Order: sequence, then C-alpha cells, then structure tokens
Amino acid sequence: MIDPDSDRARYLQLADALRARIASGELPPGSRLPSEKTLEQETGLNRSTIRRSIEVLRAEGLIVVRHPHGTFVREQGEVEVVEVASGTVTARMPTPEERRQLVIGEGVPVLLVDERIYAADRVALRVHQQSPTN
Amino acid sequence: MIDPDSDRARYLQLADALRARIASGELPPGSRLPSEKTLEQETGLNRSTIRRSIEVLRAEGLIVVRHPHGTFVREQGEVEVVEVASGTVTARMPTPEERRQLVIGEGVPVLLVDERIYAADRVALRVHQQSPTN
DNA sequence: AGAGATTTGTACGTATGTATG
DNA sequence: TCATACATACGTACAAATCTC
Repeated sequence: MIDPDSDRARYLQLADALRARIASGELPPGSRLPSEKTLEQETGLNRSTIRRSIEVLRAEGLIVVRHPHGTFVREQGEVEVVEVASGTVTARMPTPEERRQLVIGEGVPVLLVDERIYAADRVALRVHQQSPTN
Repeated sequence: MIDPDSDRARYLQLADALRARIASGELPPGSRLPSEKTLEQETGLNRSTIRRSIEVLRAEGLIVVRHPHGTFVREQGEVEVVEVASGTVTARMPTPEERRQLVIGEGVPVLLVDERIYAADRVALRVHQQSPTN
C-alpha cells in the first residue's frame, strides 16, 4: 500500500489512503481508525510517521483523537441555522482561547459575522433575500 | 522561558511563547521566526519538539513555512469582498484537492456559499440588507 | 484495590534528503 | 562548493488515561 520509493512522502501516502477509506464510507463517521500499533504493522511504517499522517487528517478536521480511546472519524452533529440579514462574514482558525471557550475541536474553523463568532461545525448561516421561503 | 517541569507540554509552552511574540507585534507580519536551530539553542529543546510547536502555529494559520527560507508570520493580503444576497454560508477546512486548485495555505479555511467556494484569507462576504436585482 | 493491557501523548536522539543562496 | 534551513523517517523511552480482570 505504501511505496517507500515514491516521490510522495510516506506519511502523505498513508494520509491519502486513510482519507480515501473515510471518503468511500469504509470508515464511516464515528468509526474508529486502526490503532497506531495496528497501522505500524499494516504499513511497516514507524509510529512517528503514522502519527504525522494522523496529524494531517486532524488538521483537515476529518478525525478526532480521544486519548486513550482511539482515533475516530468525525461525526457531524446538529447544525444550528443562524439567520443573517446583513453584515460581513469571514472565517479563520480559532485562537486557543476561542477553542477553549467555545469548545471547538481541532481542524474546525470559526465563522465571524461582524462581532459574533460561531464554531463552523455547529452553525450554518442563512442569508435571506427578503423573506425566507418557508 | 520553557519550564520542563511544568504540567503544560514543552511544545505547547513554546507555541504559546511564539504566539505571544506575534500578537505583541515583536514578530510582525512578514517577519521571520528564529530558525529551528536557533530555537533549539535558545530553548534547550530538541528539534523535534521545536517542530511540533511550529506545526501548532501552522495549523492555526498564524505562520507560513517556506522551505528552506524559514518560517514567517503570515501576512494578510488583499481581501476581495463578495456580495451575497441569499444562500447558506458555511466554513470548513479545504480538502487537499481544494488546497491545490485554489492555492490555499495551511491553516486557512474555506467559505462555502451554496456551491461556491472561497479561500477565507482572500475573501470576505458582504451580506446585504436589501438585495440588488440579481 | 491492584495488576496488567491497550492506546495515545510527550520528548529525546540520529541520519539523511531537499532546496536555496 | 559550501553553508543554511526545513523535510522526512527511522528509533527509543517513558508518561497518562482508560479499561478489564
């Protein structure tokens, strides 16, 4: 599965492989990835290299690591819809303080609506034209 | 500066220290951080540990690494304002493909407006009160 | 309560490669 | 050619948190 002679770094190859297994549904949301030890055995890679792959997927917001339970495919929870009539909307990664205060997982950006801030995995913004078509 | 006996992990202590130096303006946008070797000497930490700190700041979108020039405080470039009359706005980290196609740096999320996608460090959304005739 | 197994977290060391100036 | 600086990848050891017996 991993080609040590490839131009592509091994940790990226493994990240690609795991990402593909998630995207395909083989590893559905909530499911646990193989443990680091298992991945070592399956791939022949060093544990440090395995962990770098995991870091990549964490930064992408694809997985969450729960110590010492394992590494899990992120589940999408309830999304609150916030109505926005006017303002400026931007997004960025949260500061550590914002991460703490709003309890934001790794790899999850924040949505900024003027002065308001929302965790992007729990809030979607609804921009109306005139009246919502409900 | 780094307390090896602290409960807080050393790589997080260093990340905190560098983040503070950036926030204070001591390391302004565009400036180069000390090299890994310099940080090793200054902190007494192992290079691997130094690099973990750097990774933290990269994931936060605070810095960019240009191999082999150095590590630099991210500069905010021109921000295009995109007018949005209606739709649903969300944000998430980009996929690797999106990163390539849109040339998005590390630690930069994307803004999704229905089917449209924008790099969050180059685009801000302007939501109208009364929409123009689309 | 205790022991042991499992799994991730932290931190060190070492070697070599890649890219730029 | 040489020096600098980041990148990759291996290895080792121990710690922390949780679960099971």
